[in-house]
Amino acid sequence: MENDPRLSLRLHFNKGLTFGRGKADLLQAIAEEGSISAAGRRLGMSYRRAWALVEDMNGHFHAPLVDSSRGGAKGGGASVTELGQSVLADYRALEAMLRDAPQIATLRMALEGDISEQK
Amino acid sequence: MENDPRLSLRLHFNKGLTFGRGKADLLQAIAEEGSISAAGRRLGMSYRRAWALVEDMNGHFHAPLVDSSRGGAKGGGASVTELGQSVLADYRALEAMLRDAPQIATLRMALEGDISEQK
DNA sequence: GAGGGTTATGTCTGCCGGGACATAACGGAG
DNA sequence: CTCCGTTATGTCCCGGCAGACATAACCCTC
Repeated sequence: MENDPRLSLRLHFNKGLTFGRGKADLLQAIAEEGSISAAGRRLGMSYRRAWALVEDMNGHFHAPLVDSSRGGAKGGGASVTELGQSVLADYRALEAMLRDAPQIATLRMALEGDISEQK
Repeated sequence: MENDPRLSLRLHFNKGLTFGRGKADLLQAIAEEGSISAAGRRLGMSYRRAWALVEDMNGHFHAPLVDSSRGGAKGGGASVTELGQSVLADYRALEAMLRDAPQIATLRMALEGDISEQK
């Protein structure tokens, strides 16, 4: 991803759902690839895991974030629903808001060995 | 803690450090109790774990967040350094900023069974 | 000096999350 | 009808993390 690897955000919600970079990137990759397995390959994770994450997301929201249908050769595949795109956009916005927050800069400066890499 | 249990924030930094509610609450409890073990008791975690978290924090920042000295009966104990208080304040500020973000409200509404509990 | 509360550290075990592997069911292309 | 790529699901196993237990060193109060 083109995102800053030095900082990532994970949200913990009430019902055991955690939403972080992993699910966000997966959602984005599915939207761009049109397939769960292709997205998984691109992100270097097994299809098993990618599907598990999708199932988790779909189960915790009141409507699925990812629609999917079986069959290969352009037959089946997966797509991100409106809700899914909305969730993804919200997460990215929060990520950006956080990244630009002054407190993050303060914390970074207090970290060990983080001074060197702001060339 | 008096904080909203339905949402929590975890920051992932570059060098394997993760800072979330656990460490933040611990830091705050140490500041208020003046002792690692007392803080651990209050939060319902073992001293072993509390100390491990402190060690992790102190190791990842360029200066310790918690000062400690041995001995009981008001002899030793632990206190949160200026840096520690600053880090804690920064985290609380980010938490608040996040909690009040409109995207969080949007996400909450999309979650399963989250509508009922806003009495 | 005895006792209690504290920091600091070692070790063991159980659990569970994730990775690896396997398989079924399906659908379009050719 | 065959083949390929996909969704969907089951099972096994291993590593790492968390909790439980144990101990040492320390320091103040009484």
